[in-house]
Amino acid sequence: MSSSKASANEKSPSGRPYHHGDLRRAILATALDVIAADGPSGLSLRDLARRAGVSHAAPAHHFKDRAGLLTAIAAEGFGLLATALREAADLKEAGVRYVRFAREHPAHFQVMFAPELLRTGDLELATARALAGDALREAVAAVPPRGRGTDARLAGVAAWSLAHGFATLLLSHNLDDPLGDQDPEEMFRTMAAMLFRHAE
Amino acid sequence: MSSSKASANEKSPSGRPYHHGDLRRAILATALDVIAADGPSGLSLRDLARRAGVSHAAPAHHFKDRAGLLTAIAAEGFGLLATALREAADLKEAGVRYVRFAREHPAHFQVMFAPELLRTGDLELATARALAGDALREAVAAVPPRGRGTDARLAGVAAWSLAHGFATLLLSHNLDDPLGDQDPEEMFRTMAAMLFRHAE
DNA sequence: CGCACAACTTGACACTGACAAGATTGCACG
DNA sequence: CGTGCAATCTTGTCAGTGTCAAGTTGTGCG
Repeated sequence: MSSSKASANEKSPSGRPYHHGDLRRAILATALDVIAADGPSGLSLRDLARRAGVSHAAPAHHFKDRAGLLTAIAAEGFGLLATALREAADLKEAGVRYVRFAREHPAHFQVMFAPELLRTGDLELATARALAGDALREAVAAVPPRGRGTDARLAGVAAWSLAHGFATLLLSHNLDDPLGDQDPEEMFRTMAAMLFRHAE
Repeated sequence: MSSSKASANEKSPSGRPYHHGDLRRAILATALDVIAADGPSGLSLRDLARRAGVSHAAPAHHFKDRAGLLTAIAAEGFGLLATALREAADLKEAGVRYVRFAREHPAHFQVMFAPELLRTGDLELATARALAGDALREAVAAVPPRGRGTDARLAGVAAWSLAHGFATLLLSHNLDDPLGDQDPEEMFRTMAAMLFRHAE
């Protein structure tokens, strides 16, 4: 019965490598679902293994640790965020994309900013994070410096704080009431227009 | 020595700590230290029991669950935040106090906004949260409505997002570089002044 | 063809949260 | 002045978890 299991595993009946195909991707995908639903604390390597139909220690082979898995997710997230930010025309649009990223990839977003769950020294993570940081700074630098005395660093932190706070409160369901049925991105756009009026 | 400690415990004449003196408070205090150091995921009821010198199941008697303990912390946090916000003169000052609260009570702050770790239905939590919400809305309402078309709800969400994002990024060590040795509260004040210039 | 290596399994250990059932202790109340 | 009583804490246990070590199994590559 165990031999039939391999073929019973849907999708590609023939070409699929025997062991599992690509466990790494399967585990990552399931992990994202679980985190989006129950947060990082609801994640269990053994549960992921169970859902993938492999033995309990299989995940550890791809990601060493629980921290390793989360680090991989965070790195992937920073990569996705970097490309999303790069496509933005101006700073306000970058903010909108930041918020959109958080909504479309809530699991990535949560993990990216939970350093105590990550291997902060990880190289892949560090480079991905640096990439996203560059994209952010680039977006900030694009806005022409208004009145002297304003410093790009300050404006950058302000813009980041606004977008990050909005996204975080959104994900933790703290804006459900004030939003009503309004579109979050639209609301953020209005907010940004209000606050950065003279900065654009 | 231990007998005097029991009497030193204020408040209600009836329900009160007996054996340990004040286990509930001791556990809460230690829990805050642990969370501030390692995040909520680093928290273990058994470890808390060990540090308090009691048996492994003792904490469960005061806080039913792990979620119960965290819920108590969150409720306490919302209470502290509410009083901190009430003391603020204007909206900008409320923001500064929000940031200060996050820095002075990092454990509370983290737990307050991690709903998946909490018993969200808890009554004590709900009332404390409502209290803090009122304080926030009050601070927002205090700023005179400028140009027509601006809506207090929007300004409130904007102010909250800015303060919350700044505080969150601060605690997750994402502003270490841009800050340098600058005082976070001072930087926030500058940011708020810049963004809310015409709103004050 | 065969062999080394990556992918996975099996087994074990220490740790955790949760529950149940008992022991201790000081307070209320007769 | 007891004596019941309930709050507090202990002991014991169970299922679940992360992690390590050692085996097994296919697969691709020389």
